[in-house]
Amino acid sequence: MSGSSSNKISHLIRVLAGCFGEIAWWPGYPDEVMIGAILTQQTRWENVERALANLKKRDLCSIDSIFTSDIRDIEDAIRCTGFYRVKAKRLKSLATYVMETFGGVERMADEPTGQLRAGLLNVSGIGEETADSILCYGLDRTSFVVDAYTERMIRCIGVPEKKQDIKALFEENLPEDNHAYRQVHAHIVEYAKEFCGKRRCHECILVSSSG
DNA sequence: GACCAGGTCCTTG
DNA sequence: CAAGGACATGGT
Repeated sequence: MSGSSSNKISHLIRVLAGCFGEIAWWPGYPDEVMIGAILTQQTRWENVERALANLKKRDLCSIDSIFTSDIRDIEDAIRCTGFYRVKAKRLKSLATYVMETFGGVERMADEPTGQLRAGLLNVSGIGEETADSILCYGLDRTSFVVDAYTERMIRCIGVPEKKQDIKALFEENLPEDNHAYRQVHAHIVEYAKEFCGKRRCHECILVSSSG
């Protein structure tokens, strides 16, 4: 059962790599990625980019400035991402956690990934996806991101495991390499956006797992 | 106008 | 523990 799912996952990883090759996805300096990870919750990326530009214009696109600035200013800058009041609070919570626990983003480098993840999950407004996005794309860690697209994708190829087990399934089939983690997740999103509808998958060319 | 978007939290049954 | 609602703007 789990073995068959594991085969499907490893097959998926290979096929998608062949389809897309190297793609640049979610570039940015750590602070920007951490902020974007919260802004993108239930929101299209294009709107997040606008908000990030607004924040940069006002010198608010850093954990340090989020920590010290007026929450009203943050709300104004991120309004275009929706849920702007909760998100402003979440950004404040994240910044408070980082500044009060470590004293700055750079200081998080010494912390083991597992402990960092636990710490992030403890921040109000940061769940599994946001935590893993911050770890993988912001802090160069091997923590696989399972988002809505990933879940759709794996349903398309007939993997029944629950969302929480999907993460482990991917990590078992990946080398301990941040670049590989980023690429695979990026490939999945690019594929799923196009072919995996919310209800059903339109082009499941990836179903075969017997190899 | 209806429906959806790279979630998370809180409240109910 | 699962299901449902709230949070809100912007695009199709």
